[in-house]
Amino acid sequence: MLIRLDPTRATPLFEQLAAAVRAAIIDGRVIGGERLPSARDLAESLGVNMHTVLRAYRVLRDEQLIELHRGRGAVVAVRIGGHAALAGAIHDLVDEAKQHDLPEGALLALISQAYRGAPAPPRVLRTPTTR
Amino acid sequence: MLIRLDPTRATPLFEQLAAAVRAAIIDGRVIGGERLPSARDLAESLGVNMHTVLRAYRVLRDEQLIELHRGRGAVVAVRIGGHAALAGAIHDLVDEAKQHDLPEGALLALISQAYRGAPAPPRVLRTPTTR
DNA sequence: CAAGTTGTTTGCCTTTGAATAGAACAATAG
DNA sequence: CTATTGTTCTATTCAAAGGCAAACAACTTG
Repeated sequence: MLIRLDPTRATPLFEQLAAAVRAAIIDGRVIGGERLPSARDLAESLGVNMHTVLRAYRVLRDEQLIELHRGRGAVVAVRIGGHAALAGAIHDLVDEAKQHDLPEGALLALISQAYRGAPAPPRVLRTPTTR
Repeated sequence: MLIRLDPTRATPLFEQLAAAVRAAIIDGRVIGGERLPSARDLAESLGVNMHTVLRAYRVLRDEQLIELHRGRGAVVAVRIGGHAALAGAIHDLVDEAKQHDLPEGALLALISQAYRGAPAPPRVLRTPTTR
């Protein structure tokens, strides 16, 4: 998994790192159960502080994409999968937004609002015995 | 157009304000050509500084949602319309994300990445020895 | 058990950003 | 001309965020 951080960008290092790993997980480039490099190792190889890496890991843990354990390291959660539809939906939406010349910030703001304002759990019409 | 700002929220005031007006425009609650209150007036009625309002207006101007002219004030752009599809796409995506228990931050990060220029759906290829 | 590995916690410091304020200015409307 | 309204400039205050460092606690391994 190739990761390249740009300190000159406005987005924080830990966020760039989290985004890179997150994308890899969502896309399936890293499989569930796979172990990520230790924070210290990754930090050294990236030329950043260990805490910066750890913070990125913590972000992903809060998103339940990975698990963290002392002495064991960071492991990709196994429950991940089937995000293909989501990836597709994202792509479509971005296309639509670009067609309307809607800047990135505006799109993000709208989504953020929709996320908050949206009603209760959209009753799934799927099999009720999921999971 | 009712606007309510919450100073305790983490999101900046100018951003809250921009989001409120933006949503109103996208939803069609304010029509193209309609004039928004002057920065000074709106600032006073909201209990914030004029510069804060102007900053929000500037954000919307950069998104080409409104036009700003000295002596004339802020006017909603006329080229607005047909955002219904976009609003729908946003709603769908948010639903999908929530079904996957994907937190807001993660969704925003993914979209931000996709917007910049997402590398095409990378064929899953299982690196045998990812270091 | 002992030693090494790895995430966790706490604290500190620097920088950035938001919000405010005041003032002078320039284009527009009436 | 006069009033309105956005623009620009400078400045200050305050809180949050980012990044870093050292000591610590849980886990793994031999």
